[in-house]
Amino acid sequence: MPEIGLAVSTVIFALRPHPETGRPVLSIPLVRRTRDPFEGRWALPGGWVDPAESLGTSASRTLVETTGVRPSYLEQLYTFGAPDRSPTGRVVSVVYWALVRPEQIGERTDAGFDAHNVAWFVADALPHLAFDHDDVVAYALWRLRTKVEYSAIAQGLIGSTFTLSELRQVHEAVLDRVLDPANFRRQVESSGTVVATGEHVQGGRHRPPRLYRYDTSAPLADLGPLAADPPIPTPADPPGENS
Amino acid sequence: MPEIGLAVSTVIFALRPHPETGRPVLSIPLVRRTRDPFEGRWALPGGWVDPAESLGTSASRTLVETTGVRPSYLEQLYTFGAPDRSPTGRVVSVVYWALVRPEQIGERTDAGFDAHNVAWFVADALPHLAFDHDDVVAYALWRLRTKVEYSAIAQGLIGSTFTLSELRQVHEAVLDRVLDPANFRRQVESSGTVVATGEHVQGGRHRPPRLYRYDTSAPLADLGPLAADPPIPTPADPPGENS
DNA sequence: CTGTGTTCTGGTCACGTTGACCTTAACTCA
DNA sequence: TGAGTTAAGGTCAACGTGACCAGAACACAG
Repeated sequence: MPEIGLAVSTVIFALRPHPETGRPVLSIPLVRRTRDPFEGRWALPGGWVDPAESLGTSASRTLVETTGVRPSYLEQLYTFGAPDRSPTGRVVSVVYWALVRPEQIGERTDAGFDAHNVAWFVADALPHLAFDHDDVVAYALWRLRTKVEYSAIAQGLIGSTFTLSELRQVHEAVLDRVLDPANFRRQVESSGTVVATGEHVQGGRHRPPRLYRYDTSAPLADLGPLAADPPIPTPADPPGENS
Repeated sequence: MPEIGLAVSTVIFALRPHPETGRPVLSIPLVRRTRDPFEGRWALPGGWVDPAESLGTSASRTLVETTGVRPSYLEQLYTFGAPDRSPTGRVVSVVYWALVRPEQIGERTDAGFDAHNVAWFVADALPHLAFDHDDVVAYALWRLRTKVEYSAIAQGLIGSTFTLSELRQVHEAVLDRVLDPANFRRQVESSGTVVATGEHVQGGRHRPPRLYRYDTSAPLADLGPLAADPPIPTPADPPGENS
C-alpha cells in the first residue's frame, strides 16, 4: 500500500499589471524545475505532504515556501492520480487553488528565494508545463471563472476597501469580458455582500466614487457542509492594521 | 514521503423503496467493518489504491468488489486527509460519489458476498459511521442535491425510458420536496436533455403518459475541462439490449 | 352507459432578474 | 466656462419561475 507518493500543488491566482498593456490581468506564479523529471520546465508550486500536517496546511506551507506569497483564499480543487502522470513513479497530487491580494505579493529578496526560478505568468499565456499541470491549470481557471459569477470570491483578489469600479475591473479581468457598470453595481449592491464605508475617493477627474468594504459576516464562498480551510497564519502582520 | 496510506471510498446513491412507506427514497449501501479501527461500525465501501490503477478505476473496482452494484455515474467528490482521521496511522482518502440505476442493483448471492456485512440505508437516517464518513456523506448529499437542480444527473438514477412523472419522482426523492408537475414538465422539456420516444404507457387509471428517453448526445454533467471517468466495464451485459 | 377520480398536458398570470440603454451628478482640466 | 470623464440612479423589454387553472384521456364503480 505504500509505493505511492502523495504531493500537493497549488494554482495561485492574482491580478498583476500586464507586462505590455499595464492593465491588471489574471496571473499565476510558476516554479522552474531544477531536478530530473521535467528539469527546466515550469511547474506549479507544491511539494510532498508531511505525514503530520493536513492537506490544506501542506498546501499553504509549500505555497509560501516556494513563492513567498500569502493567500487570502485557499480551496481544494481536485486530486490528480493518473498512473503515468509522473515518469519517475506513482505520484498522486492533491491540488488546491488560491487567491492573493495585490498588497500581499511581496517582492521577496530574502535568502532561499531564487528569483530566477520563480516567475509570474499571464494565466492565458502560460508555457507548456511539467507533468499534467496544463490540465490542472485549465481546470482551476474554469473553477475560478465559474465561481466568480455566483459567489463573492473576488474579494480574495482585491484590497480591503475599493470602489465598485475597481471591483468591476477584478471581475472583468477574471472573466476576460467587459461588464456594464450600471448593471454590475445593481447586482453587487442587491447581493448584500458589500457595504459602503461612507467615504469617497477624491482626486479623479470625475465624480468621486464611494468606497466599499466586503461584509465580513457573509462567507466568501459556499462550500456546502465542508469546513473552510483555516486562515493562513501571518508571519509578520503590520501592527495597527485593521484587516 | 511514504508513511501515508492512500485509499479510495465511494458514496453510492440509488433510489430504493423505503422500508416502511415503500415509496422510492435516496439510499446508500454501507459496509460493516470487520477489522480493528472502528470494528463493527458501518463505513463507506472502499479500499487501498493499487499503484498501477488510476483513482477512478480504483473507485469502481472497490465499489463493485464490496457491494456488487454497477454504477451509471462516477465523479470525484473530495479528498479527505486530516492527520487524525484514522487512529491507526495517516490515511488520505480520495472520495468518489456514484449513482446506480434500480435495474443495476442485483441482489448478490455469489461467493465472496457477505450479506450480513453489506446493507442499504436510507440516506437521511444513517447510523453513526466509522472514521469521518459522517462528514463525507453529508458533503456528498449536498453535492448530489445541488447538482440535480442544474444538470441532468437524474438520468443516472432512472432507467433508459421513463415518464415525466417518474423522472419527477426521482427529483422529488433526491430533493425531499414535492415539485409542481406542470412546471417540472416545462423545465425539463425546454432543457432539451430529454426526447419523447413516441410511445405511451397504457394501464394506469388516467391519461396514458408519454415515454421519454435521455438525449445521449448531451453530457450528463458539466465537469468543465475535466475529462469524465471512463465508463465502467460491464462483466455480463444482456445481449440484444440497446442501452 | 355514465359519472367520478386520477394523472397528463397545455395554458395563463404575476413576479423577480437581467441586459441594454439613458440621464443626471460631480469632479478635473484646458 | 465648457469639455471630458466616471459615478450613480433610473427605465424598459425579454426571460425564467412559481402558482394556479382547465381540458384531455384513461380506469373503475355503480
